[in-house]
Amino acid sequence: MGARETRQQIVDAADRLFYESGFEATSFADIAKDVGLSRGNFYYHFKTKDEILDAVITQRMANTRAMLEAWEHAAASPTDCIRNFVHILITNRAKIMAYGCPVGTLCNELAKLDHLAKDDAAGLFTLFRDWLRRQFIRLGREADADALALHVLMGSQGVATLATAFRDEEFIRREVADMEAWLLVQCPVGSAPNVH
Amino acid sequence: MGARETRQQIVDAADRLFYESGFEATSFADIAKDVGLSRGNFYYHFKTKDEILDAVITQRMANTRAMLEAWEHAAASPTDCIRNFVHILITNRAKIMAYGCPVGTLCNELAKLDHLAKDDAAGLFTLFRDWLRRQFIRLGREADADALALHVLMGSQGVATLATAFRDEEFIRREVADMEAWLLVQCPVGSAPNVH
DNA sequence: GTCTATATTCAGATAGAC
DNA sequence: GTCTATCTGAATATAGAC
Repeated sequence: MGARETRQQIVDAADRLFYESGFEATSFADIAKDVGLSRGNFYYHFKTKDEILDAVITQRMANTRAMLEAWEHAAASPTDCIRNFVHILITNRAKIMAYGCPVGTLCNELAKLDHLAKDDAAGLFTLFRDWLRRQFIRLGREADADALALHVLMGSQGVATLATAFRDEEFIRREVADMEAWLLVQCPVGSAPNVH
Repeated sequence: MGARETRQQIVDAADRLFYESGFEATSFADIAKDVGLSRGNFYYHFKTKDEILDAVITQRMANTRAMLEAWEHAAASPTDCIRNFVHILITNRAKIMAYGCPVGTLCNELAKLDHLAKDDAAGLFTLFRDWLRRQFIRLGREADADALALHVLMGSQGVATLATAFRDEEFIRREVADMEAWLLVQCPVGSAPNVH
């Protein structure tokens, strides 16, 4: 197998394991075993655990960017865009109830480790934040678009954390419905740009 | 020093270190060093790391219960009680921006580890949930008191996670103000039956 | 009840054969 | 590019002296 493919497999396995077990709790051996690689060979591809983390974050950044762009091109309106975002909570409910939000839990763990990459991980949030802000601007909310974006992000994080703790699917659905109702109040369909 | 006091010091140190560095990342040596104890002596008090975790959670449960009771007795109204809860975000902003919410981050970590104590940790959330629900019932919102309680908890968790990622104090203050405004809309002063 | 010394396991990391 | 063998250090954990 080529180095390119092996490297990719390592990053995919690390991405999954970091999410499901956490960064600290995942060992080189765990990743190597998952890929079917010897520990020795592992070091041909990555010298340190932090290098793998960087690769995982870089890949998540690229994937997230692509997903957000696709949403923006597919959705009929900015409101639909934001709705799509909020709906990840329902689509991914099983994983969220088991492991939490991939971004929020990584940021929290790296913050506690005071890890060099903690701000890189927070960059994933920034992608969502900027994208959401853009949607609110398109809805005519230039004045507080960033605050609204952070508010939506905040909701997603709160839901994810409590969903993990209580493993309550009904709670997720209720809060998502609540956010959708909130969204319509913020930016009523057909109304003129709604400056606050 | 008596065994009682030494044990207490161990639990206090573990509590702090689990919060600031995470459960996995904290070693016996870290705790022993913090207390000024040899690693060998450590095992006289606790046989396993999980035993320390249990002790930490038990202590947090007791402390939380005491704090909530004190709030309930000191506050003039249920609304003030809930406001007190929301205000922890501002009071503890420095620690939250550095390490997140002590409860949320512990639950998230234990969920990823699929740790036996993960439901015990979630019990800390249940304490807040039940207490908040009681306040909403006192405000005459029997029908949806639990949903309202979870909604307030959700806000606190969302704010904590984003505050850690972005280390933005203004964001915390803005969202706390938002929650206080929401609270007044939910239970207007003087309009709701105020059963003490 | 606290210490030192030590066993054991496993993590991250390297060297060198194939 | 992948392997085996190995090193180093740190972690959990135990034994036994004081």
